[in-house]
Amino acid sequence: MHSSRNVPALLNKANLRPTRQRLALAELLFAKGDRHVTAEALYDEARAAGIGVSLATIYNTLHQFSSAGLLRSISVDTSKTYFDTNTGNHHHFFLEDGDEVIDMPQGSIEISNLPEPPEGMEISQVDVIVRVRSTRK
Amino acid sequence: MHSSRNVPALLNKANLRPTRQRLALAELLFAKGDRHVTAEALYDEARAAGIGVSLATIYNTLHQFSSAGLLRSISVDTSKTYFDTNTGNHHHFFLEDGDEVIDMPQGSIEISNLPEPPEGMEISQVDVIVRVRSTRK
DNA sequence: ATTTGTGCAAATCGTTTGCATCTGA
DNA sequence: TCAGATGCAAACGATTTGCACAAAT
Repeated sequence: MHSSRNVPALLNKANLRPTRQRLALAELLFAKGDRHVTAEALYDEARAAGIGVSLATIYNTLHQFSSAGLLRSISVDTSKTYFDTNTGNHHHFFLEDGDEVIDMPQGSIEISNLPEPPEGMEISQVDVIVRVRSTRK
Repeated sequence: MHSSRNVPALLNKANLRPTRQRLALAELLFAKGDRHVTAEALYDEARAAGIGVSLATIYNTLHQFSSAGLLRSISVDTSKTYFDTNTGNHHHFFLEDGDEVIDMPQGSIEISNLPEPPEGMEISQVDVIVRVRSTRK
């Protein structure tokens, strides 16, 4: 998807100054394949990696990256927002037990017979969330 | 769906004492067809109807009704939880502009090619949310 | 009499905001 | 230089919780 090299180019394209924080966060986010992070989790990870960054900046950055199309935000749970580094067209499993979000392989779901949106409305996105839980109760 | 008469029977079946508040709230919720309410909205409605009830009780009641299968909760938006009086198998439109949730007619969406859930997991629910916005920007 | 529900206010928790200070172009 | 970014702490808003009091069985 987004290669971890040319992070500066990504930021440029998004009209975001390549600041120390943004560079480091983009590196963290896009280096290791597809991920689903919360603000708090990214914050902890950044601090653990020795990146000096505040939580407010984490939030700013996640939102800026989302607006720029580098991330996609997911609401599975009212309690926190997840940010997905995979911006392609795909859907999710949500593990109710551990509050974990997992990508479904792209193309694995087929939706048909989608009704027309209400008058004067257009579809901006279709989200499918398959909630799963452990078989043993 | 749930008829507005025999509300006491509903509560009985759910093992919930038919208190003044629960009776009144059930009446409000199930009297006028399918609805999607937030706690705050139901609270305002109840007070407007002269029902003495606290916000804490609204939350308790909504959760108890959900556990009992009388309501279904929907997370479209990280900011608030919606409770749907239609507990049947159906999906939703979410109007991004007004933060409104609308039922899609049951059977109007067909999902096929659903992947197997991860090892040791079973599907508890499939949620489809079609986000729509006004055509004119 | 005992159990269950209710109301209030305080506490939580993720997220946002205001504002003074820094930093990259 | 100076618009844009960051950090801190305070503010927020939805939801939860603790606990004393009230109501249902």
